[in-house]
Amino acid sequence: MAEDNKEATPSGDESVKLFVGQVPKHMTEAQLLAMFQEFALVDEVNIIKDKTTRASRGCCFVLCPSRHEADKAVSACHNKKTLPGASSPLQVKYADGELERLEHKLFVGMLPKNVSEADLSDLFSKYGTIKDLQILRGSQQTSKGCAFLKYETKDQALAALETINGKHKMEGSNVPLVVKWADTEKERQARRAQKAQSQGSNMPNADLQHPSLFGALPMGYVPPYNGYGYQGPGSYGIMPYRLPPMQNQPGFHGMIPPINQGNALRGGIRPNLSPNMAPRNYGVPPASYVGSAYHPAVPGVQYPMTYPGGMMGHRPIGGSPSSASHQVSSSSSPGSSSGVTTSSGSQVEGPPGANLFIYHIPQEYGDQELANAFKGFGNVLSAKVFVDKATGFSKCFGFVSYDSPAAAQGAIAVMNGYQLSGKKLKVQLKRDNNKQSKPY
DNA sequence: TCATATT
Repeated sequence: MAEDNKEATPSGDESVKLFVGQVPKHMTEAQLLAMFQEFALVDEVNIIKDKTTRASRGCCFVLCPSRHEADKAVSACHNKKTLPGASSPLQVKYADGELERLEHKLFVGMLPKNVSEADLSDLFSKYGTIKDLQILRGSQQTSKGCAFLKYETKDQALAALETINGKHKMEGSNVPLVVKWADTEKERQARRAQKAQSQGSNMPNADLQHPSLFGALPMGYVPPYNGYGYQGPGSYGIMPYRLPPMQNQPGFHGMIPPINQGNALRGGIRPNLSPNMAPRNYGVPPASYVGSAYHPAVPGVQYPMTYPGGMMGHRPIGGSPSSASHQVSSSSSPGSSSGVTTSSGSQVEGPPGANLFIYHIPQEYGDQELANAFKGFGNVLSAKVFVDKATGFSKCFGFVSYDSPAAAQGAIAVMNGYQLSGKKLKVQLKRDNNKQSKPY
């Protein structure tokens, strides 16, 4: 079987990394390797572990020598096999960035507005076979001055990048083209998130957006080509084209503290400050008044309705004068011991019937705020608000775990339907799916 | 609208 049919892909950079979810935490890399090798050629398995505890996070990477082998593994396993101990079938997909990396996709910027696909093709086809080419256009078909371009191989893309980037001026232009590796999906999301952060619009209150401060933000400097190449195992080598992320750019860091400071000075977000300590409330009634006006008969709820300067992050939560003063983080209360499954890892789950699912949590709430709102009914083991990975914004639902079902019932009785801000909370027992119920 | 996670 002479298989000397060498493709036009010389270098051995065709290996593919797969991400695998729903991997039981007790499995070893060797076990996983053996398992996947039943379906495809696999070079390596790497379990993804918690940075500090080194415990498995329930997922792993699988390295395949080729796209073909990777695809075999995906089609044989994705949603098709459930490993012993897992609650749902394996999730097998290309790892973040793999597709982009395999597409040899370039971003081209600084195009003259009147350049055509054909013009670009003429220039770039000198370095290889163009598989795909598109100029980004607006609503009236007007060029946005940039394009995406896919080559057949990495070497071709690299040749074009190195030859053209910053060196080649197109006819009628006095600035050179910019050629970069296209952003991965992840990088695009990161940029979106950061944009949302810095603009801070759709936040319920805008009084923190001090115009003079914002005028100094490097907002005009958002290069669309701010990408970097993937640096995979033994593939691309050093990428000198990477720009630093926005947060690290000069001027940006310096902006944050003044803004937060301004926030803190507005006061009003800390209801337990004595009135004479809170400088000015800007229309927010004193804490005691807020409490009685808006939270009649709700124990443990003692923040104001509004966040006069509330960014989403965390606001300081001082010691509270509440009678029920359970805190979340320092959860080692010596009294309560049994029944609590402190399973390996992060979020603590309470005994059956003690875990709540909460929907319509106010957008600006984080874990702390959620815990605070629910601490009046018992010992809060954990409180988690889910957050969109891309934008960093709350998904407005989350979980609260108590150490007793009674506490959970109390919370449901009082908090379900309760209007925290805008919508009514939906508070119910968390669905209790798995739990290795072993019917003999 | 129920713990899905990218070394």
